Amino acid sequence: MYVSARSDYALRAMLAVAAGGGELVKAATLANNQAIPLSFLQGILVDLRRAGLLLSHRGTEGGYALARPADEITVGDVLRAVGGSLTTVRGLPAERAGYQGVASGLRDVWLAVHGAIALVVDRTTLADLLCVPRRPPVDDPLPS
Amino acid sequence: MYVSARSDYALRAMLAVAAGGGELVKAATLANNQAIPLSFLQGILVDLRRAGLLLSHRGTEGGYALARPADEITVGDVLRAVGGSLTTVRGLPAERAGYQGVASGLRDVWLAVHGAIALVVDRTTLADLLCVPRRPPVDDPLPS
DNA sequence: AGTATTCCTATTAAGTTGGTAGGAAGAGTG
DNA sequence: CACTCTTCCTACCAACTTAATAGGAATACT
Repeated sequence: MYVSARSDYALRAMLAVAAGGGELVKAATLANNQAIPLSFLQGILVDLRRAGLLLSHRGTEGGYALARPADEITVGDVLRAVGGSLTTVRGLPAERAGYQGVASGLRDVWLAVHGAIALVVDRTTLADLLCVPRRPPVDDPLPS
Repeated sequence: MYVSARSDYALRAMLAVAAGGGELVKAATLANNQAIPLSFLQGILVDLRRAGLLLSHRGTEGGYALARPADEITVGDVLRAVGGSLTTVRGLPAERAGYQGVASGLRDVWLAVHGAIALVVDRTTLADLLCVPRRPPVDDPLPS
């Protein structure tokens, strides 16, 4: 259960763009606003544009803007854009794991985990996260 | 949302030991039973033993056995034994992320994801997984 | 005592991820 | 057109994970 730096940076960048309120935001602004290495961020922004989540504009007054309203982009959309499948087991999507013998039951565990994660990230939009005091609609039941 | 090879192998090995029915199972048997590289598996088995989940015995008739009954070891126990914290963001545990500005809300998302995962893996025991036709007690609501 | 088998540990190679650097292409301005 | 700014793209380096190998330490049997 590892959230990669790419996924984390992508979400922070998307939130910073969303906070710009429709104006074009430059990559350099995002980088030092959220303490993200600029060159690394640029590769992530290309992924987000190719996934249809961001619009880009080159030139002197260039920058990035959301392709859809902030309440129509979910956390899951962003994660899938930069990481492929939402959950992967040893690099493969959870549904094609290929277990044999006594480990057959594991597949269902990963599918259940996948479903539980999807339930959270597909119901939380960028707009939800910009209203800070409100928490996402799942409480955390178990510690550690 | 990445399940490492280490975590996957650890669970498969624990299930194979549990299926041995109290008898000592050799590392080599586990390795070619579940198609795991032997030398890599040995390092994992050491972690599981140090975490108090496995007992080991050396010598001609040596091998590994569960330290507790299979219905008292959860999937979460195994994941924490080999991977430290259950969910990590950029290598750090989810609860110490350190977001600033517009990204503050992200912390709650990861905590919610962490809680949702824990709900699944801490309620599923090795004994549950050995009864194959039964599925873990969470249904998967959303595809992809 | 000796031997075979096994767990255990350290070292090394290959592959992926995180991060950096430089340049090519497009957009505006004079 | 020349110049500047910014996105976009490619190749490159460092660190970690995965994988494989070799040798040492402990146990059991003859």
